Amino acid sequence: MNELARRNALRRREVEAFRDEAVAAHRKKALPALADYPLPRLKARIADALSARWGEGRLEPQIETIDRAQYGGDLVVKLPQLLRDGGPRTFIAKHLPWIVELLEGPDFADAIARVETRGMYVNLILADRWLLDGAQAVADLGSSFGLSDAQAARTFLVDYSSPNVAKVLHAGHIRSTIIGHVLSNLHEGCGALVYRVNHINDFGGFGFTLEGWRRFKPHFPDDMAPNARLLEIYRIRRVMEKQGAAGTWPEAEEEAALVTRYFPDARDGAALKAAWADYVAASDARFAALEAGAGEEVDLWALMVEWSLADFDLFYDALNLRIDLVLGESFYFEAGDRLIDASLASGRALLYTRERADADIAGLDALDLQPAEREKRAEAIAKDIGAVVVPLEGGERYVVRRADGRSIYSTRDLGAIEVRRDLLDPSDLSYIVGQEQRVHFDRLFKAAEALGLAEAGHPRFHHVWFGFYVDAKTGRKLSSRDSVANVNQLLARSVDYFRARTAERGDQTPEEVAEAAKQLAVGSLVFNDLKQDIKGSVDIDTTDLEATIAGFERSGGAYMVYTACRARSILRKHGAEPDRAGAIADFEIDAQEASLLLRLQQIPERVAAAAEQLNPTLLIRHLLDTASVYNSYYMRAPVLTEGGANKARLVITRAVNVALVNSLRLCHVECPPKI
RNA sequence: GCACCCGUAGCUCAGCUGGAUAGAGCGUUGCCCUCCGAAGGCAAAGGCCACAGGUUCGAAUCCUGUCGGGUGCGCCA
Repeated sequence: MNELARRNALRRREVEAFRDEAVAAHRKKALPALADYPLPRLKARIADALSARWGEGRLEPQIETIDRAQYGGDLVVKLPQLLRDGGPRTFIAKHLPWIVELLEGPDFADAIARVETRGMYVNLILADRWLLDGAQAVADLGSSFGLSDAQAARTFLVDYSSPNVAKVLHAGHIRSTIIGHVLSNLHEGCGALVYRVNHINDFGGFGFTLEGWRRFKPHFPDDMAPNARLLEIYRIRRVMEKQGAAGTWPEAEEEAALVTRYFPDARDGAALKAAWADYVAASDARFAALEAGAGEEVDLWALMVEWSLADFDLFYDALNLRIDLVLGESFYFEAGDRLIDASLASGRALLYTRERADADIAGLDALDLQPAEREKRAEAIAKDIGAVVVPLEGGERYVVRRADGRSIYSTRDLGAIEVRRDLLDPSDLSYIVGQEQRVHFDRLFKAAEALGLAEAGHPRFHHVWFGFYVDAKTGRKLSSRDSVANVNQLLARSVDYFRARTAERGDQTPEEVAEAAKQLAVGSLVFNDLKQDIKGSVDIDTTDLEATIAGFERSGGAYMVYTACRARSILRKHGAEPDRAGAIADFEIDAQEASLLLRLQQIPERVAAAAEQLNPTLLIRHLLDTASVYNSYYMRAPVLTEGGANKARLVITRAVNVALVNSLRLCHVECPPKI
């Protein structure tokens, strides 16, 4: 057995052990049923009662939260099925009376205080008792509030972060990491079994790294650390891919200095070209040896991977997270190769011969294309001759093996799907990767189905894509060069910023200040990434770090943390356990309290919706909205007064604290005990 | 050229899968800390939802077209 295979077999057993533990832990987990939460329960009761009275099948009312001040109710009941009949006028005459009668009746006296109609709208004013008991239910659930069984039957494999070994971490990795981590939290919060997987590119292009490490050794600056050398090799490769391949001498001073340093014998473009060709040939040989599992290559490679992972861990530490399973392309490539061999044998993949290409080119005539377009497509077809392809619908081909027989990323990505399916059996496979790879994933998923890796939607594939970080001044996307160096630096400066702001208060220990600062920094970064639709781009001011961090602060993460701390501060000051809602007899819930409490009750459904739609922003926005209502309420309605505590408000405060702390935790933001 | 995403307040964006008077934040202007922590709150100003058709009782939302912006189109990942 070769060295690489040996290591992979070992790793496989570790993964199996991890899986067994995760499955066992998941079995033990008990979460509240979504249907048992007060608001979903009330909605279901209304739907049942309306359907029964209507008597002509199942009614699916849309019950939405509205605002008393604006519309005169807490909930509105809409019945599109009945409305479709003859429009609003018929609906009002024919259906409105019985609906109102039913909802005003004794069956709903516990929950609905009044029903008011405005035109075709049926508005419900909820009972004070129902609202306050609901707040008590939130408080009673404590750290379980917001969690549910909505995805209890699912197993999600979330592939996120995905840095490249021997390359720099760039801004896109921040977004992938945050989005993937929060999504994983949401799935877990909804009861799913979740595998968080960091898909490390530790293989593609590694011939260059292995060869460069030896070839350039005499020329590296003496004090250059191992990992920095790997990054340097990548820079050399990037420059040479342009200049060396073309046989030109670089014009940029920086690039010229680079080639002079590492190719001291080359003086002109022609010499560079020769040096590049030599480097490429040697690199190919190294890669072949690595693929074959040669001990010497595998050992060096493994060291390099370790250096990189140690570097990535600095970044994960700053974000306060760890990803369960770190699995590289190296772990999947054998499976990928076997899969392609098997697919060739079964005819699902095929060697793209000249004959097939000619036939496809001839087929273009039937498409009635512009000459230029036809030419372009014919060229693309000719280019694939000799490669192994999976034919996709619409005449598309997906190249899964190079003409020289070597694997490419598609080979390894397909292998990864097979290995993950066999090892972890996910119902859903989510890839959290930037928008630039949409075409790749679209084809990958189609190819996976064509090769029989997914049947009848098991597993389901999701490419969760997101926009770039964009330079706030130029509007252009950040290249890896702009952003890179300072991913860690940005986080460190951000913590400093919040530490200074927090220390101003001056009534906490240094440990408390440090902890609060870190949470505020992480929270701000999370909200900056997630408060707007992730498909859009995020502005970053690269020239002014201070302005960037101040922008993070405004994004709402800090606002949320402070809001939760305000509620907590009241509870701390009050000291004793609040009276239970059931024991409070004399109280009134005003319009703003109703609005606030209803928002809390929506949280479990929001969490479920965000998880199901793979869209954390749904939850984030709701939380910002809830916090805004609470802050307004907090200013207006004192809880602790000279005459003593307002008991109902104390229950509400407790519910707000529980709801916000739990929700923020799902978003990877911890509320410090004190700020 | 082909494919995908997007045009809503000065700026950045919501608008929950077709329903009420289109909402926030930032910025601007003016208020509010002897009072549960002001990283907060209150208020004002600001809109032909890019444009033109269509579907519908009803359209910012769905369909078609036009104009304008963005991204992707490697035997790299």
